[in-house]
Amino acid sequence: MQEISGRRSNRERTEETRASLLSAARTLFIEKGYADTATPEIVKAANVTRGALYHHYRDKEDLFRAVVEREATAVSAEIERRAGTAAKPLDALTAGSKAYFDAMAIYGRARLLLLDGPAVLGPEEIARIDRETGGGSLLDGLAALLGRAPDPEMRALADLLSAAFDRAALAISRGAHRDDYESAMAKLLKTLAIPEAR
Amino acid sequence: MQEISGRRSNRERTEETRASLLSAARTLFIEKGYADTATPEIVKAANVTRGALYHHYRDKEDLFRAVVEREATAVSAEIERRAGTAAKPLDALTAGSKAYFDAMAIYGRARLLLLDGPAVLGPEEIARIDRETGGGSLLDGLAALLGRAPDPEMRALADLLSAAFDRAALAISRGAHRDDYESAMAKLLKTLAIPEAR
DNA sequence: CAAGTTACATACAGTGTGCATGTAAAATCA
DNA sequence: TGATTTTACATGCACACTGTATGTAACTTG
Repeated sequence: MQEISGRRSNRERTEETRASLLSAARTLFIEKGYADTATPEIVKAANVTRGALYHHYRDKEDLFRAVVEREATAVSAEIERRAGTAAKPLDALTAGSKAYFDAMAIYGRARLLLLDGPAVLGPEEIARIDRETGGGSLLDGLAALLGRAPDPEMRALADLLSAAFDRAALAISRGAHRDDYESAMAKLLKTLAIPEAR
Repeated sequence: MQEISGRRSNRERTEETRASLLSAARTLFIEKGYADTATPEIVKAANVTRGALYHHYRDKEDLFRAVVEREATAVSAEIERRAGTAAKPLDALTAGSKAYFDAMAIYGRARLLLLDGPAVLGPEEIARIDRETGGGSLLDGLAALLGRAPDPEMRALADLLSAAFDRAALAISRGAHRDDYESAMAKLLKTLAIPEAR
């Protein structure tokens, strides 16, 4: 028997409170940035109290991390979904690229994942999140494209390409022409497939 | 207290105070990051008062911007100095790369310019600083390498390469092997010079 | 249904930022 | 050179925010 407003299990209460906090925090972090968003503002928008926030999250940064992790998960899920099926390496990379750009076109993600995220949580924390949410797919694609197993230099190359992807997504989110960046990125990937590029 | 020199002109006073603040702020911003560095801490290390700080800088962010601008100027000066003389395009790019990595190896610069800078000041402010301190040299080098005038896509490509450079510098500053990243970066540039990479 | 645990709510202490106001030294001017 | 204005600070304050301590009601468990 489900009561409309009367009884809620602890799990339901927790889930609803957290969802409300995550949603409100996400919006505000996107609109005003991490530093300029105050916890009283977040809880007001979420219709909860600060006590609830600090019950569910260690501190403001912990809440921010939860927001970032959700976004990162969504992005890599979209990539996995659309790049996993391609047969040829370059096709997989191309599909993955498009999926990444589409996913990063969601309003606010670029700021969360590429701007505030690294500064607030640190690069290795962001790297950890990337890794745990399905990162490494770019390295796999690159290894397939180059036809050899990953070595340290290939890992570095994948990291550099990842940075290029990020910059492209950030630029696009700030109003740059997506086509310019997407084709530049595609060109970068294509040249790597050329054997002479040893 | 500060009786090293009896009479000082206003210009001397200003220069010394600002230099002291910039130096102390630089150290602390590097060690603890922008957010975790308090202005009382800065002025204590600089042997001045908060009044002096707010007299010379609009706010904490303005002081941070001054620190970042100094570092950016130093980096681009080093690049200009070492890449400006090379004759062949690829040599210029190679020399510029090495100069950039050397300059960014100075402790703290990666954090200031690549981590806190973009988050605190915003990407377009960082881009503006880059531009005014001699940015565009990468685009010039790329145009020379490709043997044609810059168009929107080439600008995008230069931006992507710049992002890759930044990521490499950041990774190196966090302990990654410089050789791996430097050679990966060199490979990226070299493949672009291949005509087939049209 | 009693005891324990969870999910909050409220109050408070500590700290930091920016500004307002005061003061002494330097620059300008009659 | 003395008077006046401007500069370069110094000091104190008001407001805001963060994290924590403590209290309470709702849920869960034996």
